Amino acid sequence: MRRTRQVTILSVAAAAGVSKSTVSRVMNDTPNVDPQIVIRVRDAAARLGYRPSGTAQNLSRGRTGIVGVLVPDLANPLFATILKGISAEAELDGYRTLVADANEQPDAELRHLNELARQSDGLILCGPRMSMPDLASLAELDVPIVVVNRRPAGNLFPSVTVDSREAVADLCRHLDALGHTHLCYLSGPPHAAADGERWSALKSSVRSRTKLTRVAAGAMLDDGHAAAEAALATGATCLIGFNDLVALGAVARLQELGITVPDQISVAGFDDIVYARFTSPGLTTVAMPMTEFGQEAWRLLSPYLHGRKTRRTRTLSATLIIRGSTGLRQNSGARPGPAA
Amino acid sequence: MRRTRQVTILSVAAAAGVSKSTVSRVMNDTPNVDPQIVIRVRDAAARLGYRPSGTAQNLSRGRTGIVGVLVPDLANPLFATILKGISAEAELDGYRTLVADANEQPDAELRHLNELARQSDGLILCGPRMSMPDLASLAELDVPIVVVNRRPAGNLFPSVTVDSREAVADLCRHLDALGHTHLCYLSGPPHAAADGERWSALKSSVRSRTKLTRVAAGAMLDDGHAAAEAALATGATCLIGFNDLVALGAVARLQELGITVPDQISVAGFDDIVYARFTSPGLTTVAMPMTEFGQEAWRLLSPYLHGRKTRRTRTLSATLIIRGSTGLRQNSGARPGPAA
DNA sequence: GTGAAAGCGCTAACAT
DNA sequence: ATGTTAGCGCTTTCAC
Repeated sequence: MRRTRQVTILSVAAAAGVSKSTVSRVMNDTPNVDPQIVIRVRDAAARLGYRPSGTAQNLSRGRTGIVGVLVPDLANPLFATILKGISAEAELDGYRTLVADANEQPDAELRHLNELARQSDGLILCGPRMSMPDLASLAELDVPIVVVNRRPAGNLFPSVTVDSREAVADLCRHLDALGHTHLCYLSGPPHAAADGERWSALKSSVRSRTKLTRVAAGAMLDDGHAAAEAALATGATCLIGFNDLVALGAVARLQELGITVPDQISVAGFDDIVYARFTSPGLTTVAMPMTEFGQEAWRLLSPYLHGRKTRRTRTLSATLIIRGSTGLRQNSGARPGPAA
Repeated sequence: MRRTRQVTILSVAAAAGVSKSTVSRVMNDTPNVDPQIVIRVRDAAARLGYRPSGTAQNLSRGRTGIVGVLVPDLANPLFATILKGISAEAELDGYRTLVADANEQPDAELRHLNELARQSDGLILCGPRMSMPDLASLAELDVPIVVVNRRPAGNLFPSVTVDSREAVADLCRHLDALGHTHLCYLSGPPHAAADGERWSALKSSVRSRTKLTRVAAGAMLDDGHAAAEAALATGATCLIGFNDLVALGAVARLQELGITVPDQISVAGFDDIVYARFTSPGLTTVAMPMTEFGQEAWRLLSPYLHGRKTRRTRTLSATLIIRGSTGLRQNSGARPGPAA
């Protein structure tokens, strides 16, 4: 039933000639313990190689010091970075992160969260793809929950979201100034809330003379790569990816087709993942405040964990970053040319 | 001391008119329980919204179902991907991953591991940067440990490593055939075991007529970006990054300087992160079997968790992937030209 | 097939 | 300042 005989607090107590409580006090740096005894206990503990059982502490203390984090895809640098931010911030407060990667499968999320909830003091959901009813059902878990990057969740749980509208408007102005009057949006996973937001931000920002179409893509490099040709076929002079991965995937495909960016066609994305800056041309993108996401998420969750009420929403803002992938509209539409 | 009154197994037992034991049996799908009772219990549990306390189960069962994973940097897609692999594989066995990001600080690792160990059944260290003595000291934690991507650890703990020598030899042959006789290695973090391995693999693979120099870089995009000029100054006709991030960072810097890759200078990397394929030119690289890393790590750890002995080492092999970033050596050395 | 009772290893009143 | 005692919420023998 149990594994190898452990060094329990009791053995240390015996070895040091004191009671369990005293050992516990020493191990937890409780003040008002005889310095002599502290030494004796520390000594015994070290000699025996005593390491308190986290599990037992958890049960006794009624908390685990663990926060569960759900992400749609760890391989997406956006989420890896947000996770990194959360983990860094949580660590400062002595918490650790238990991660679950839903693999972009909305159905898997609920299952994961149920599991996570049983081991953690609180939950942070990053860009959850699950349905609103499912999301709402999480209230029953009776655990502090914070949602990152899914706006409509704001009414249900404290959440940190981003307002991209201003930045998208900037993007549209930028493209308009470059002469682009036909934009094609490479849309994201249907269940990603960000997809709807970005699309409607675009719709409400484009000039009336500008044509805006959309082509289904996804959330990953391959999705953009695969969707590029269809997007090209719309005759658009600028492609806008659901996120940077999609945009970069599209750029790669365009280059394979011998179409140069931005000379023959412009491309823009969302997120500003680190690669956006380092590819060539650099990717024009609507930057998400990734590090802040993690920080703010923790700031929202942290008081909540200690039973205190917390503000329900924190809205960050996105910013347009102009790089080389968007340029003057060429006269004719882009057409495959000789390989680059 | 405790938080909101919980629905315990006792309340369910009362509501269903049975004993705790029976409820426990039902919740754990133990056979030999009266179907009638199963229903009654399930009902009561659902009605009360009973969710067994993971912590209590952990203590009672003597296991947590958690495996601690240490990575040097979550923002590095190599580690994010390895983590994803581990997490996927572990999940199949009902385990979850508790992550710790050491932020490329070797000193932080030990502290993290001590913490992780108290909450988990086993530990997986990804490319640990800590010193060998520190690594050795982990044996005292008395917890199953598997090390990924740090060769010399093979004697201490079961580990999954990669043998890059063959692939590096391929790379050297490839570069030699292209006429490169002066290579410059942009080295990684001093404490990364992979750095030493890659450097010595290069040293032992280059033709005698080939000059091999090294310039300090690091593990991230910025490091490569920053080191590019120094590397250029060595007069090398091919830059080899410690990893793909460094290589891509260097490419970005070169392009800023108006130097085209591979026309004026070639660049290669290690890992084959997903961006290596999608940048232009595609990056020639020594590909690590990333997904396999995670799988094999789990395969090594899993039996270990159940008390069974496990084989000590699994060596995967790297493979050379040739893409557009390496080309024929140009006549003169690369020099900054007009911006691309 | 079901219940009673003894833990799992620790913390935290409470008493001294 | 230290020891005693009663849990934390579950699992698991061991009787019935």
